[in-house]
Amino acid sequence: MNHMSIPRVLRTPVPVPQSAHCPRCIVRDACAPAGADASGAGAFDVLAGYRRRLERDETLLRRAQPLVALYVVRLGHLKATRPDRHGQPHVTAFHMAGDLIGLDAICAGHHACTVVALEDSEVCAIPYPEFQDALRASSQLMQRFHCAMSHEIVREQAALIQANTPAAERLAGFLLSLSARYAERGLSPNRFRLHMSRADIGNHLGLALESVSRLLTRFRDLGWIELDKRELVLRDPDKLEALLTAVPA
Amino acid sequence: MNHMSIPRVLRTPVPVPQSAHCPRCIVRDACAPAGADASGAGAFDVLAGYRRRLERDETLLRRAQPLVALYVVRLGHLKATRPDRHGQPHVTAFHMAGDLIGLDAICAGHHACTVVALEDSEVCAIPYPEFQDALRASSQLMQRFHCAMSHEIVREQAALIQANTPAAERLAGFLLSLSARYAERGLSPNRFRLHMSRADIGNHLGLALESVSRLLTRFRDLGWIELDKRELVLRDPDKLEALLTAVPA
DNA sequence: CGGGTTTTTGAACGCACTCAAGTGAAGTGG
DNA sequence: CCACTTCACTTGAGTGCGTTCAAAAACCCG
Repeated sequence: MNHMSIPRVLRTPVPVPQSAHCPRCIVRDACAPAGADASGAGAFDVLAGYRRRLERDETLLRRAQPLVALYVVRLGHLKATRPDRHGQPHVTAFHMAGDLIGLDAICAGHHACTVVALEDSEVCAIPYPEFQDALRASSQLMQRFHCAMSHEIVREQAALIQANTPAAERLAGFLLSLSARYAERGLSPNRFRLHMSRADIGNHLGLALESVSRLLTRFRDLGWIELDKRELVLRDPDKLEALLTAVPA
Repeated sequence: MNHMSIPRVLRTPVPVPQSAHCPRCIVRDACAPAGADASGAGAFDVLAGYRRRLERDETLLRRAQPLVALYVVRLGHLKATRPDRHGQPHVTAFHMAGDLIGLDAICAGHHACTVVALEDSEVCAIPYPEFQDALRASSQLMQRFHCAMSHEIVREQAALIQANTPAAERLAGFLLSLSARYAERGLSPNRFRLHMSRADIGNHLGLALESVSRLLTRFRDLGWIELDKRELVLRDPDKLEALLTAVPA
């Protein structure tokens, strides 16, 4: 295999301190510090030994760039966008700690999305050729990888199904999915920050930003949420949930 | 690995004659007859040696069924549906020859979608445990598989982006995507049959079936298409394409 | 031919959009 | 430190697109 295409910066391992989110990471025990207890480690002991810090608004990768590495978010939040038929960017996903970025690039060999940091963030880079080697070496890693891709497919199916529901359901679903993702990470499911703008939320959900604003206000007036700028408290998640499953008259 | 969970019927290889669409199949040279020229073949020489015929409206697999095998469509057309939050089925995909079915089941170990034949059809079953063995044995197959999953992700992203465009653009995009898929298979891109009902199209695109009907009539009146029942002729695909990329005033 | 399904066509409504104005907070420079 | 700018968000009013409701027409299959 040819590793020559990997930028030099990626090929210089740096110490990667354990993170609270490493247990969710797909390469968790193929990563140097995480598997450090096993002295010798495996063939891929420094698989994720490459970090990258990003400032707010900094671009992790641009659409059409060749696939060099997959990324796992260590810290912070990012958004992925893809241009629509008119060239206007559409927010395809919001990424948080533990998320795997770059799966859409495997197919064509170059990235379909542009990924930008919503706040100061940090990612682990997993050089793709070495990742492929590691997949061959470890059935467990391969299974986890296939699971991750499959999960992404299922998640996007669900998003597609939600895409044509009433605006209130869509927004409630979005808030609850964020809540669930924070819960998975051991964070509070009922109190978190919306790191993205109303415009980003609207764009992602296919709503005008004014609609997002109006709906958040409505949820607040109903006592279902508390909202101060971007700080959110889910005061009555069940009401939001009920909105999704309520019979349509 | 445990093959005991595979129904006996799947474990009985039957001759699978070559099909025009085999070259698109992900397991093409891991399949018995396709690789038959190499006498001995590999460790997975009968990987896809299991067929299943389906009559119109027959169910290939149901949601929540455990993942036993992936399927490749040999012949015919199928639709995949998934219930929305209210239990109403939503058409997530239409499948045709060469398509791989079941990727959404890998994650949870059971299928997320119910798949039904739209006409008399035939699929090859690929027992999943043996498929995993084959992936380990062949880097080429593994790469093709990852490409297929990635492609699915990219395709669903594109569908999500289209989900909030005007109805006419959505329908035009749908017709053109069918056209492109037939072209990939060496069939006419300008003349094909809509194997699904208007209701299925509408459900898939998030439109009322009346809207689909009205738009098809409009396209016909504009001279962009010919339509007789479900037989479609794209008379002016460029006009449909222009609809997608036209600047919004 | 007759019953049921699929498709077409018409009319009126309602949701979410656009347009527009205004508020508020954060950042910048004198 | 305070005017000024800028950006994000909120709120209001009116409109248009795709919906629902309704009915008729066309088609399929026995």
